[in-house]
Amino acid sequence: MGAQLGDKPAQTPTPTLEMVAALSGVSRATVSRVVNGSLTVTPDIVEAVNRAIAELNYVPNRAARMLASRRTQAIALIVPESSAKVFADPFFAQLVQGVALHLADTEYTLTMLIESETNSEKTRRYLLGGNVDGALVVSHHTGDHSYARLSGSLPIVYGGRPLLPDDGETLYIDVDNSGGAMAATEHLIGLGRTRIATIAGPVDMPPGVDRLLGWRRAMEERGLDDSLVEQGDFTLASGAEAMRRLLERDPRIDAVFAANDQMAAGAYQAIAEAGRRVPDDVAVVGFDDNYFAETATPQLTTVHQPSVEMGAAMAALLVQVIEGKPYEPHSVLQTTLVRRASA
Amino acid sequence: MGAQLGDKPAQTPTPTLEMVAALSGVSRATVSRVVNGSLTVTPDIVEAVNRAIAELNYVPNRAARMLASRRTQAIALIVPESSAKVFADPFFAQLVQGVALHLADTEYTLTMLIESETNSEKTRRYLLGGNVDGALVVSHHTGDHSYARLSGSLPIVYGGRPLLPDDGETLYIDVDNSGGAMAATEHLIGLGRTRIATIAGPVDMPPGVDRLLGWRRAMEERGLDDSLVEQGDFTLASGAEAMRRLLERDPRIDAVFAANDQMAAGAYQAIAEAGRRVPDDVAVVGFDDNYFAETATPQLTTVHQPSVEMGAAMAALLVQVIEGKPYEPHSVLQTTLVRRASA
DNA sequence: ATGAAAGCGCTAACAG
DNA sequence: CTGTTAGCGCTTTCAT
Repeated sequence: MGAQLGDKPAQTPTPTLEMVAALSGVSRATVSRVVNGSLTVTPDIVEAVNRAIAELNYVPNRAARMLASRRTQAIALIVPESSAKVFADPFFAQLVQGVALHLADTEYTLTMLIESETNSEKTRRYLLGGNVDGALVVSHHTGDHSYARLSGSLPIVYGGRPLLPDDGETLYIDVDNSGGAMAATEHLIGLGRTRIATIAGPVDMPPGVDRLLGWRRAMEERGLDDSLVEQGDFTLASGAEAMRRLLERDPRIDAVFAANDQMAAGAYQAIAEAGRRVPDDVAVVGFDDNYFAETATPQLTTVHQPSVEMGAAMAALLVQVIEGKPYEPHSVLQTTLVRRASA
Repeated sequence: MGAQLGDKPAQTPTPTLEMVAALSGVSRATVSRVVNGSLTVTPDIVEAVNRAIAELNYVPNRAARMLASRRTQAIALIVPESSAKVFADPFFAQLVQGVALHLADTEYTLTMLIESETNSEKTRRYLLGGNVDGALVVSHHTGDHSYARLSGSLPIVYGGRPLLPDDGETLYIDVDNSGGAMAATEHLIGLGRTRIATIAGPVDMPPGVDRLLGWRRAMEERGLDDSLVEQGDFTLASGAEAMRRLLERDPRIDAVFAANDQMAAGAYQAIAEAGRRVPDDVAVVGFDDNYFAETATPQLTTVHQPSVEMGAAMAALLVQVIEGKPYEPHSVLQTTLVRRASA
């Protein structure tokens, strides 16, 4: 087992731009132009240079490029540690996937930064140190846009709207939380349910607020009682407890809209404990459309949240801003109701 | 809604090392020494320099540093696109989390690269272009270590053992798949079950092979029949089908070990279809310990795989290698049986 | 359209 | 222990 540090094999000297210039018989400046796709280079020369590049297997040195051009071609993805723990949250995984996939087709590179209390200064320095051209902040449920202070010096795109009404220039991509919640509730109403409760998320998180709003709006529109609200914190356990309280308040509840799938899963438990069945006695609709929804028994009807698309949209917006192209400071992605067996 | 590209506010000139030198009355070299924690600097000077740094809010420029020192302080995390799609796989998310968390405490930065067919050359160039000091490859189930060609020029640590017996110098962190499978099977045996089947994974994936091996070993040790094997491909659907075949071959099966939780979930379905119950009629044990296990009904007894730790171990090993410290080329992380309701 | 020259901000011998 | 001196590899005016 016990090998020690490998003897680095003699490294072929990394080809430099200078070597390419020599081989193709032009100046370094010209090679640089070719590499950067300048249009003012004679086709013949372009070809000659490209041949030399291929022959030498030349790869431009990113650091040198960054240093000389003062552009980094890199984007930071900041994940608050609290969220990192919830990294298990499929939402993140998918969002990151969307970001990464989008960026894979560009010249940008993705640097992941986990920010914790102990290294927040490090993160800040990193961002300010000219290491990236912009940053993406995924805060998921918490609408904390405290990086705002940096946004003067660096473009930042957030996932999810800010908690506080913003100045209109904060960049973010959000999903239509209230619209999704309304659709979910209307679906329940359409099923003929009338005593519809909701397990809401925390009021200090935009999705919590917006989803509750959507439910309420739908209920009001039909003139239904919108008082059956209990709060959870987006965890399964909190969903179960909220559902128990709900059932205690009104045992005749015939439907419930949970602000996320985990809480809906918790609701399942509470409903079962109460000796009632989903969906016959209580119809359930969740929000997110993640594993919980697909693997629950019965499978959960829920509001699909386009997380991959959200990641892609965030990345796209940031690149847009970085490159000085016109952009919309924020947009809202549509959600769709996915019908399964629970409602 | 329609704002246009923000007018960049007048940027305070980024402080340079030179400015710090001027302010503190020493040479740039000395400032550099202080910044890099050289021990050969007079305390008084160190303090003076640090004061100047604080005052100017100086942050070293990473690009310049990389260029001059030829070290990048960056690590690439390569995710094959096929896996990226399965990014939804909690295993990945957790592994990435482990990597990121470990790196957060070091001076290294994490760059995520999604490799697809269309950009594999780009990835290769990136790695070879001196952009990172090393790379982490997560291939999960497929033991594909095809980046081996690069490992001459760049240290690479894999997650999971290679499919083919390696030269002994491939760097990887694996989990004890066979040991976990054995433990799972022994648990089933301990429950008094005797007709124990297994839903194996593909034979071209190390975890598939190793988990089957573990099951077989446990069965042989007790002199039990080890012929009840059906293969799946780690998906839920394949698990359901395998279980149906198994039940058809021998309806009296009283336990099954599935090579992962998703397939175990599939087995649940097939068992229910056959009018049998878990765990009364058929005890089930899975492998992975992810959402599927926790949210299944009844909750799944399974083998816990330390994915976060695996990510951290991979990162730690790579850093070790990069920094020229002694290291073990590969290690195997322990798995633990998590008892729940299915067995 | 191309080349020459001057750095980008930092580190790393090498002196002293 | 500290300062001097060269670059690291590339981009970018400015001439030509």
